[in-house]
Amino acid sequence: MKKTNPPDIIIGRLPLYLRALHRMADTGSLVTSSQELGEWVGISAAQIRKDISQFGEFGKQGTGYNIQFLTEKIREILKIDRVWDVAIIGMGDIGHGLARYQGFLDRGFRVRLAFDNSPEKIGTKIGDLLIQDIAGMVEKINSAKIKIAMVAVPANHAQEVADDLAKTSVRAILNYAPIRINVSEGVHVQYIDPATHLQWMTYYL
Amino acid sequence: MKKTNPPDIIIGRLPLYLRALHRMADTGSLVTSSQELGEWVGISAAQIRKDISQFGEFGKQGTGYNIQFLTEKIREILKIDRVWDVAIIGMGDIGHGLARYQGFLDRGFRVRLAFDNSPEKIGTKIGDLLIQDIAGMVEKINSAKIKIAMVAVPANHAQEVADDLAKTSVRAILNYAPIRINVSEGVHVQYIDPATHLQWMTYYL
DNA sequence: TAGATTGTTAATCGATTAACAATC
DNA sequence: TAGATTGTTAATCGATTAACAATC
Repeated sequence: MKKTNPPDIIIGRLPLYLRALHRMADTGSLVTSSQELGEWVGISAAQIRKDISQFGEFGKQGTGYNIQFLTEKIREILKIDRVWDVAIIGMGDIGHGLARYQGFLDRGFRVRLAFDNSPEKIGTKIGDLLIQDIAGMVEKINSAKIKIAMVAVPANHAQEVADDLAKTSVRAILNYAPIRINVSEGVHVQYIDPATHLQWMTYYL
Repeated sequence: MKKTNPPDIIIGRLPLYLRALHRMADTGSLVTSSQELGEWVGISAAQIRKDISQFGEFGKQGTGYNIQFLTEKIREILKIDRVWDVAIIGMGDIGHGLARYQGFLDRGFRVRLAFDNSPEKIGTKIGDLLIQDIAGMVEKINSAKIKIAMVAVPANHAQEVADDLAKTSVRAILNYAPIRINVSEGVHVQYIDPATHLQWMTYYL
């Protein structure tokens, strides 16, 4: 039974469940339990059940969850039962790595556009992907109707890029620049910064 | 006044405060307030004050926080008032990107060792960094007494690498493989997986 | 039927926010 | 002194856990 909007923190756990379900399917399992799934992702069984029940009754008492069925449901909830086109802005080392990363396609994403401002890079290719002049970014993202961008430019250019993206169809930004960016209401931002993660762990060393 | 152990979630915010403080210092500011810092990182002023006060009385009523002093204190707390050597395991695209990433050094980290299992890569260099055979990893990490590793191998090898790292001095792992790894008590793991982050945001599209 | 496991409610725990005395 | 802002306490809010009736 659907309730009010599920909290953000639950949405954030769904991709982890999905990851575990994929691996379970790979081992040939057909069914799992909140107990088992919890062990795979390091979360209590009670929480797994509570999270999943936010979206419907996908399990069976006594039996557990059908892996394929639950996988499909979570993919629907997260809207990754389709392929999303993605643009990369900034083709330095990180951007390059993202462009070549093989892990996107089978998880719902395809890198469709890549931009940089360096004359040496513009016009070159990474696999099939052409690096284009960032000057034409707004127009090209709009005509491709792309909703997701990964920003991998230096920190001092990140806000500028974000401001340009505000003029496009982009509504989700994965920001690799180690700086917070301001975006308008309705645009979602996630941050990935290896140094920040490392600094978190040194506390415990 | 020191209290009981500060919760993990507070530790995780300290690197964000640090990032903002650095940028403030860049603009020439000498002093900030919980209000201003909060705006920079997107957190309430009350929470900023509460977080910081866990570790000492670093501010002055009526004035706020001295940026340089607070920066130093947070760096001490996080133990990044020194340089940590880091090893990269797996020199695919992600590993390459990490090895070349310029953002580590001024945030407390230096990439010291790199390993891969591919004969074509072993013996080649990235800048000054020699890619070494993963077969000798345990020994080399131990003799360099490295405490931090970044794992960028395919998902199906991540656990194996983690098991090998368990035989070394490594106590903190930043895992880029899209899979949860089991480690023994006292080893900390953080996960970075772009696809997981993207999947989180598609829910809101 | 007996055993297992869900979905859900109530209890607990922890984190965030609001408010304000202390004080620079 | 008056104004500003901290550090801290109390109140609120939200998330996690425990427990169990429902049911496959």
